[in-house]
Order: sequence, then structure tokens, then C-alpha cells
Amino acid sequence: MTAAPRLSWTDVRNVIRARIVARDYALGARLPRDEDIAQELGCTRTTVHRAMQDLAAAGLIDRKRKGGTHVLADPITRATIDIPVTRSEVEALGRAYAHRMISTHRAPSPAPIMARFGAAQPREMLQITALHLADARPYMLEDRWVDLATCPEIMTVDFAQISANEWLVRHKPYTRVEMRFFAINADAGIAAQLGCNVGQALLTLERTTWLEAAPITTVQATAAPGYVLASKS
Amino acid sequence: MTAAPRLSWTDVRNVIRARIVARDYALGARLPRDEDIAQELGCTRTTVHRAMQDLAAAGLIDRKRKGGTHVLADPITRATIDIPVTRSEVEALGRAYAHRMISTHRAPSPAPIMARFGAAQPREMLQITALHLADARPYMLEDRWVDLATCPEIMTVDFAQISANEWLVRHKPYTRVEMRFFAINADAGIAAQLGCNVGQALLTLERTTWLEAAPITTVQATAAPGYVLASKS
DNA sequence: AAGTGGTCTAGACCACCTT
DNA sequence: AGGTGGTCTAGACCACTTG
Repeated sequence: MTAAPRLSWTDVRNVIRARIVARDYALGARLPRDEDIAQELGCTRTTVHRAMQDLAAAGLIDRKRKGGTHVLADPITRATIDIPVTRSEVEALGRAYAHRMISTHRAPSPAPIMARFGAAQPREMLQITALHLADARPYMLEDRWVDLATCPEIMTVDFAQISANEWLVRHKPYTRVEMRFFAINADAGIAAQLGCNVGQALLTLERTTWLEAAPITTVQATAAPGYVLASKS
Repeated sequence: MTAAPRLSWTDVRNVIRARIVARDYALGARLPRDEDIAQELGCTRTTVHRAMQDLAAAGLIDRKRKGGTHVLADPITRATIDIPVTRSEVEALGRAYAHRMISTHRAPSPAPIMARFGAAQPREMLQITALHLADARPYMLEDRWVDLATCPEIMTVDFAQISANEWLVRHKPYTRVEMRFFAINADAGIAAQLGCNVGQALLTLERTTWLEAAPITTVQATAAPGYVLASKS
């Protein structure tokens, strides 16, 4: 007889996932303890744990100490989206990148901007409007607010040399980010900047970042018509 | 002297992340080997590995055998989005859910649908159009195609009882999913169904699923005005 | 060819949560 | 109070990838 091949954690994950998919473990059902599965499959609990961790990250199961492991009763679809620096995104498309600063304006944050940060009081900020171009055509319009308390250096940046987007990503790492996606109709100002018709439906990405509790920047990036955001593999 | 507290992998992750954030490890720079970090911090390589795994999942570093661990030269923002069953989504908002089947139509898949699946040949499918309602008001409009070879049971489902969305999620698990998000202007048909003006900007979620290599379903879900898709914490 | 991350085992203890 | 997942250690071997 041949020796049983040793199971890798991906093997274990595939077995468990197959059982979930086949409804051998029903929606909402409780799975056996890691240790029992380990014994059944002939590996250690550590290996089962690693497999379960992956299934939990994928949103298939829910694990609780003492409560055990359950198949999610309400399955969800979980998608991961990568947003690169706009320059890289354009260049990855094989198009020539350029950017154009439109305006800067120093002011206390208005209420909608405060709301994005969850701030109770207005904060001194720099508003930056800029346009990203691909092959010299409008690609994305940025309306950005940068917190001057957290990021005073932004006042010294030459936006003719580098976009605020790229400068911030390179010099102001964040520890927390929130993103929102929605559709808007182009108003006259946006239409003029993006070179599209008024009323055109546009995808908007709103991104807000913090360094620990300190606000860094919030940006509303409105893409030119035809923009599609795709999930990672 | 007091004993040094034992480090958990989250501690290690926080230390490494702090160094990346502070640019102690520059963009693109190579980090020390796991084992050296383990020795420096006083834990085992396993613990460092677990921390690194988390940072890699977050999109901060890139790891390669022999190549070592590098800080990503082009930082990316990685967002995770959970899409529940529409019924759960509506109920989580504290609104009453209902759905209305609009039409079904059996036909070979047209070219755009084939393209979503990456199929070379047309396949026999069932097209289902349906409307999800929240508090009796239009919430989301679905244009769905279900592969009849993979999922013949769909013909027997009573869509007055359960939406195709919910039935599929409960009975047809998938192993692969692709999602795309974009904005469209409401045409006359969509505007009539969603009760909005023609030309209104609407967010559309396109979702395609497979069981291994076999196509299951693809859906274009167009949300009512005001819909916002938010990333998970 | 050799260095580095990836994984597995075996055992122990911890921490959270349900009962 | 006890059961379950979460984590750490220590050591070994493996597999990928680069030089």
C-alpha cells in the first residue's frame, strides 16, 4: 500500500468548500470542531485552522469561540477592489498620463466634508481641484480636501510637478480608509472639465483616509464616461 | 526586572506597518528576512509570517520566495465590498422587502452575455427581469441570464414566491465571481420600472458567477437613484 | 545552487463566548 | 463553567525564484 499524501491547507479548504457548495453542510449549519475535521482528514488542527481562516475571509463561514463554525445563513458576495494611483492606472492601460491642476483654495471644511471625516468641528483645509488625463483626454476629475493640521507640507508642493493624488500616496500613508461608489449626472462644471455632455451619467469614487484618528484627505473622483470599476480576479 | 510580554502577530504587524508608514522601510525597499525580524522582535518566524501575511493581504507588501519581502513601490488602496442578497440588504435598512417578476424569456445567449462568461458559443439561457422593492418603492432592477445547462432547475422555480436572486444564492453556490461597477443614464424602460426620470444617473452592478468552469448566471443590477456602495470598514 | 517564504506537525496555553 | 477557536513555540521539510 502507498502512503497517504499529506494534506495541505488548500486541500482541506477545497474539501470543506466543496461540502458547503454541495450543501452537505447546509446554510446556517454548524460545522464540526476543527479538531474533529483534522482527525477525519488526517492532519493537524493548525492546518484545518488555516483552511477555515481562508473560508472566513472569503465570507463563506463565520467563526466564534465556543460558538463554533457556521455556514453563513445569508450568503454574501465579497469583492475586492484595488485602486492604484491614477498615474499607474492610466499607464497600465498603455495610455500617456498627464495631470492638470485646476485650482487650490484654503478654507475651513464645509459641513459635507466634516461629515465624511466624522468631525464635529470645521478644520482648516486645502481644497484642490485637478484633472487627470489619458492620452491628453480627460480621464478623471478630482475634488480633494487635505487637512492642513495633519498635512501642512501640502502647501509647499508644486502641483505642476506632481499631482496631489500621487504626492499624498507617496508621502502620507494612511492607516484607515473608507470608500463609497455612486453615480452622478454631470453638471455644467463637470461636463466642461471632462468634455462630456451635461447630464451624462458618471461613476464617482469617494475616498477618505486617516492616519490613526487624524484626518488626512478626502477626495471625490469623478471618472470620464465609460469608466468601469472591476473586482480583482 | 519584568519579563518581556510575549508578542502577538498583530503586535508584529503593527510594528512593521508603522515602519512602512513612517517610511523606515521606503517604498519598494526590501525588508529583512522573516527570521531576522523574528530574532529582532523576540518571537518565532511563524508569528512574523502571520503578520506578513496580513500586510500582504492588505496590499502593503509583496512577498516572493527567494526574492524576499518588498514594500509595494506603487501603493494601492484595497477595498472590500460585501454584496448581500437584495432581500437582506433591504431588510438591514429597516425597510420592507418585496420583489416583482417582470418577464422571463428563454433564448440563446446574445453576444454581450457570451462575452461576460467568456463563452465562444451561444448557450441556452433563461432571461429574467425583476424588480426589488423597499417599502413598496423600486429599489433595484435586475436583468439576469441563467444558464440552463448548468441550472435546469430554474425553469421550475415560482418567481412569485422567491426572487431569482435569492433562489440562486440559496441553491446554486458558485466558486468564481466577477463584478463590475459603472454608471448609466436611465433609458425610458429603466426609468419606467424604477420610477425615475429618463437620463437619471444610476449605479449598475454587473455580477457573473461560475461553478468551476460552468457558467451559472450573470446579472446587471441597476439601483434606484441615491444608491451608494460602501466598502467594508 | 542557494536563499527565502510557505507549510506541516505536535503540543501547550489563552481568550472569548455561549450555556 | 466549559467548550471552541485563536495563537505561540520549536523544529523540520518543501517549493519557488532568483542569481
